Amino acid sequence: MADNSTTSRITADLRQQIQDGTLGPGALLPSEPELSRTYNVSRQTARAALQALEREGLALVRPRRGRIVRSTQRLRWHLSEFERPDHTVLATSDAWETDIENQGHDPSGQTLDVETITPPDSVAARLGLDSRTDRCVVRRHVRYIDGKPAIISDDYFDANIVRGTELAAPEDTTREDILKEAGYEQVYDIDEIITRMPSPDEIARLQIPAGTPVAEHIRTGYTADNKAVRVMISVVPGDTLILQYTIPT
Amino acid sequence: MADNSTTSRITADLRQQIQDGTLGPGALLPSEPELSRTYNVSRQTARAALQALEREGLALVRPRRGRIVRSTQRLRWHLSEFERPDHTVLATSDAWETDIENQGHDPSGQTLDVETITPPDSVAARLGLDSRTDRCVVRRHVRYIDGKPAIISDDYFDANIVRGTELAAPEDTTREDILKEAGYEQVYDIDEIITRMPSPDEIARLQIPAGTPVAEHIRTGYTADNKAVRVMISVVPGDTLILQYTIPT
DNA sequence: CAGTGGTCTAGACCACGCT
DNA sequence: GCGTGGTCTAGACCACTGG
Repeated sequence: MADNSTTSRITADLRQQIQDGTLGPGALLPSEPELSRTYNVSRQTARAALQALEREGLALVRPRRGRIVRSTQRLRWHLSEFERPDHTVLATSDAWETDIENQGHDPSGQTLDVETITPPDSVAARLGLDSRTDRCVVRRHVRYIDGKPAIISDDYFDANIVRGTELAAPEDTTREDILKEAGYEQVYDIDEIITRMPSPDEIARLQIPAGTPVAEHIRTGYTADNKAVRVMISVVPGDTLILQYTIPT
Repeated sequence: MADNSTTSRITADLRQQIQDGTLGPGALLPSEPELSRTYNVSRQTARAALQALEREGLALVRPRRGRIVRSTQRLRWHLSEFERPDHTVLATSDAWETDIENQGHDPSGQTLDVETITPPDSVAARLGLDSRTDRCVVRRHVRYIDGKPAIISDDYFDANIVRGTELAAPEDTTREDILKEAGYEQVYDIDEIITRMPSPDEIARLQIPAGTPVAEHIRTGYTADNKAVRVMISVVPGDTLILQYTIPT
């Protein structure tokens, strides 16, 4: 367990200073040349020590300016609420905008892009489609917090079900009962949460700093006779959001 | 967005081969010297390209043997179930052992360690304790899958409530209603899921490979009058488990 | 014993932000 | 223009695994 490499000892020293508050959030870490002087090592070694902190999610690089200690503040995304015994009714699921506003931040700027495509395997499997012959409608959202892209959220439906409804049109809609009107009332969801590192594409789209994992949140909506009618796949950067569920015991 | 460094191009080539199946799970990647020859770069550059794949979670290093393509299989941890309309009753929450067994794996080997301590800030805040004057009982579990440590799970209770009960004793217990008998019946939970990189300590305890983020799952149990009586903090490696919730819409 | 990854050095050149 | 991080080279020695 004990790693006695020079790099690890430097990293441990800096980690200690971050955790005991000597270096608070936003504080500038020693530069690569400075570290290499104080520890009498090559610049590559100093650099490796600093990059280890980035990979741990403790530091952030500001190119050509230095590295700073990362903040640990996160907002909450409420994915399931119910009426508590004291009659405090909380926001219903999926209320992204009010959720962010209630926490004092700006959720405006959501983008929407609607397409009819061949379903990816992960979607075909959940919706019970054939990825060779069937088609699905995907509504791609990018949601923002304070003007910066915060989460990717893609909504998939069987093309045969939503054809001709508002869901197949490239306009935003706030109506919740479109699927119900089409004869597919959704009564429960299964949520799957996968923790992984982002792909290069996701890093670019979400402007994710190094050392930031993501949660892939897959919500599949079912009707009373257990037919899956909706799959929503979200990619949530781990450094900005906490997923929250309120559930009866 | 386009990164034209030599390292990135090599990484992209290998990533492509992994994603299109040329290099399947378990396949051996080119060694550092081999890559440096085929691309005519220094060994450090080849090494950087391979380490980038590790950080993306696509590759795994077997020291002194080479790097292999990582498998993407994960088991499920069912954190919330309810009776579906078709009367399929699924396992109740927290049934870790049956959950793993039902997926064809071995959950045996759980360890338990009980202590009375000063609560960490995160626990004190949720239980409404004072981290200077109050005490809490912590039941620390390490749970295993197929003989390997799979998750850390620490259960915290107000020491004043559980004093004298089985929960304060260092024995395993399967009884669910101990808190209820003490006058604190739990009726709902709030689950928080934080996605982050593991600490060096967690890496050691869970034997986590590089490029593996974790989910920190915090379940706080409340009574009907909204008093928090239990906090369970779990650290879940992202490469082995999917968190799953079944919830009414 | 050949090959692997683990670590480290001592240079080099570049692009860009800041004052 | 100085200092920063970004990238790359060409060596070196080590510990350990495998056939």
